[in-house]
Formats: sequence, C-alpha cells, structure tokens
Amino acid sequence: MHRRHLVIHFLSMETRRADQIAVQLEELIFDGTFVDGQRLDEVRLAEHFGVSRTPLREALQRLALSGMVEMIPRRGAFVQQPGPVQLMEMFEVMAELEAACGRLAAMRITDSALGDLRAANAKCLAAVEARDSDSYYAENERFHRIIYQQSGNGFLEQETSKLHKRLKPFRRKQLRFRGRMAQSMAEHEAIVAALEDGDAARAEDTLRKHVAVQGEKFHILMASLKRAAE
Amino acid sequence: MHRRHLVIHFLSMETRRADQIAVQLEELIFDGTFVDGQRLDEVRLAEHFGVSRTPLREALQRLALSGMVEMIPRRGAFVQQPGPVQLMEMFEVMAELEAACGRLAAMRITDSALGDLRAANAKCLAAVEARDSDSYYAENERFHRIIYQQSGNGFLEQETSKLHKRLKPFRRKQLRFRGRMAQSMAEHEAIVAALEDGDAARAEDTLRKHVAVQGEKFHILMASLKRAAE
DNA sequence: GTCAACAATTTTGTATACAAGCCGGATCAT
DNA sequence: ATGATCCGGCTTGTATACAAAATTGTTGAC
Repeated sequence: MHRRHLVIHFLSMETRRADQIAVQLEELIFDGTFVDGQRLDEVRLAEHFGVSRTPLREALQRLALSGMVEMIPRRGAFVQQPGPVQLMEMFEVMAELEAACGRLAAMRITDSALGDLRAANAKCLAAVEARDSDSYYAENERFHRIIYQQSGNGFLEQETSKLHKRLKPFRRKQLRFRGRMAQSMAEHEAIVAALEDGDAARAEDTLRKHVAVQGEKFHILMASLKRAAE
Repeated sequence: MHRRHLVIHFLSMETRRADQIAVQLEELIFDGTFVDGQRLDEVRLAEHFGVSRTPLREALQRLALSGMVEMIPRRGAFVQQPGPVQLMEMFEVMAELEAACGRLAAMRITDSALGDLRAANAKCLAAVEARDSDSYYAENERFHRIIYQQSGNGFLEQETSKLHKRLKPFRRKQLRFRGRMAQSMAEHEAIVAALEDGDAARAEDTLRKHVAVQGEKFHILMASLKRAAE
C-alpha cells in the first residue's frame, strides 16, 4: 500500500495537471504571495497557469480539504492562514503526535535506526557550530522523520508528517531565538537516550516537551510582534 | 471560526450538489454497497445521481482525500477499505489521540462537562442493563465526544472526531464480545474519576487502554474470522 | 495453440458553454 | 438626503464537448 501510494504520487506529478497546480498553489500560499483572506480568482489563476477552470477548481478543492483554503459556496475560495489560536492548537497536537511516535518507537525502534538518529544528530550539531541554520533545519527534520517512521505505525507516520509539513513555515520563524538551537540539541540527546533505553514514558515526555516548547516560543514571538505593532 | 464552518457546511448541504453526493457516496461505501477494490464508474454514478460527471468527480476527489477512495491517474477511482494492518494502525492512533484528549481534558475540563459525562455514563449503564446496544452505542459516542471537546483544543477535537467517524463501522463489530459492554462501563468510570481528580497521567492511561482494547478485540475477531474461513 | 501487435472502444482528463446566484450601482420613494 | 429595491455584470456551479490514454478484443504470425 505504501509503495502504491508512492506510485500514485509519482504518476500524478507527471500526468495530472490539477495535482501540479495544487502543489504550486500550496507554495504560493506558503511563501506569502497570497495573503490571508485573499480571494483566489478562478479565471485569473486559470489563465496564469495556462489551464481551464476545471483542473484549477480541483486543485482549490484539494487545498480546501487540507485546510489552507476556505471555499464558501457561491462566493469563492479564500486563503485561510491559521490564526494565533489555531496555530497554538496545532502545535499542541503536533507535540502529542510526536510524543505518541516516541512512545511507540521506544518499543519498536531498530538498532540501525538508532544509528541513523545519532548520525542525524551529529550533523545537526555540526550545523549548529557552523551557524548553518539551513543545514540544521534539514537534519532536524530528518531526525524527527526517523522517529515518525520508527513508530512502526504507517498511519501515524502519515498523519504526523502531514501536520509537520503544514507547520513548517511557522516552525522556521522560532528557530532564531537565541540559544534555541543549542537547547534543542540537548533535547535531541535526551530523546535518543530514552529511545535507546526503550523507556517509552521518558521518550514520550521528552518529545512532547521538545515540540511543545516550539509552540511556546512561537507564542512569545507572536506576542512580541503584536506588542511592537501597537 | 467554528460558527463559520457550520454555516459553510449548512449552505453546502443546500447549494452544492457535489457535497451531497460526497456524503451519499460515503454512506454507500460505509454500508458495504460498494465492496473493497471496486471501481467507481463515473458515468454510471453520474447518471445514478442524475448529475454530470463534473460534480461527481469533485465528490470522488473529496473521498479520495479522506482515504476512502483511491484515485489512480488515468485509471479510475477504487473503493479502498482499510485492511487488517491499516485498521490496527488506525485503532492505535485513535488510542493515542483519545489519550491526548484525556490528558488535556484532565487539566481543562469544566464542572458542568463532568456532570455531562456522568449523565452520559448513567444512560450508558441503563442501556447495558436494558440490553439496548443501539442506545449504548449512541451514549458511548456522546461520552467520548465530550472528552474530545473538553480537551480545549478545537483542532485536536476535529482530528479526533474525523478518525472516530472513519472507524465507526469497524468499532461496532467488536461490541458484541461477551462482557465487553460491562467492562467498558467500568473503564468509563475510571476515566471519569481520573478526570475529576485532574490526574492527567491517569486520564491519559485509562483512555489509551480503553480504546486500545477495542483494537485488540477487533484483532481477535479478525483472526477468528480468518481461521473460520480456512 | 499461443503470443504479440494493432485497432476499436471505453474511460479519464481538460476545455468550453450554459445556468444560476451574488455584488454593486442606479433609480425611486419617503 | 437617505434608504430600499431592482437591474446588470460578474463569478461560481454544472453540463456538455473534445482530446488523450488505457483497456480490450481481434487478427496475424510463429
């Protein structure tokens, strides 16, 4: 089933115009080209992508179901960025999902995956010392994805990955906090240790806090931005 | 935002044909009219619903994104019932999500919600004694939904509800285990007690086990069915 | 008899055409 | 002058038409 899904995705990239458009639209919303609340005009977008309204509507509906766009019947499609409250909620769920992954992974993780985790962590550390935030970000993601996968639950891995992707643009912003990368590294070490010991409760706890703190930092960031605006 | 969503849903029920069809198709897949792996012919379904292919395709895509249908480019749409493995995975995630709801609810639940829980539980008990499995089922669902809601996290509530709904047709099957309803009732009591005490860890644990056991019972059921078939 | 290649048919994906509802401006009444 | 109402343009939702690809059946060769 996994393989089949990959094949679908692969084919769809090549064959169905609607899918390509969905991906591109997603990018345009992520990078802020379309601001929150903006109406997405079907005909304008259709001619922009050089297609008719039919595949474009399909792409919009896909985004609507993933929550990035709100489709109001007979009114149109509007960009829907999560507000501060919803964002905090999503971070909280992210923390719970990762905690669940960690709990299960503690019981199921393979030795080779533990090695991969340590390798990713080492590269992470190197990136921190090199002040290479892009590289840090990439390795950090690899670290977490290994844990999702080692939960041994494909469905959980899928759901967690989905939310991870959705939170990506927001997570990035809080990385710049002073000392955050170093602290994060220490937390990674603790997580690996817990997994190595097969200590489910500790893996769950450390992971939950590790992710939850991102949400809190983000909260602080939002508050400071809001204060600055007043 | 909640209200806005409700309005959308309400309007869509009236105005957009595609949405109604999506709901009806969902029903047809749930109740087994369309068996697993069956190809869903667009033209046949279109004329069955008395619409053109356009809204029908939109409905299919919606089901595809919710995972009930698999759309293979240039090949068609096929019913995709979760297999035993994926089902177990989904039950496991359900257990983790409900555990998360319980953990958060233990810290946030209101007194009136605690009262609602006890009320639902009482009706549950009455249903058990009356051997009224339908009523038991309804009140059981109410019980769990209250906990989702009392997590105080709208996003978590939404995601948990989504999976709950998806697992509904499978959960039902394992209710008939001898003594399961009584055991389930005892577990409910323990859950309420944990929530009442504001004991997050206990609420998390009891809820996880309460849901996980459903998956296990289901597993046993599947195994026995498989054995009977051989 | 079996396998392969090709053609015909079916089916999906996309474009265009049509219908129906919403938005804004103009007109009219108070 | 202000408010409501109605009409026209514009946008969405749906139907139909067309193009491309896949499946199936047939034919031919080995």
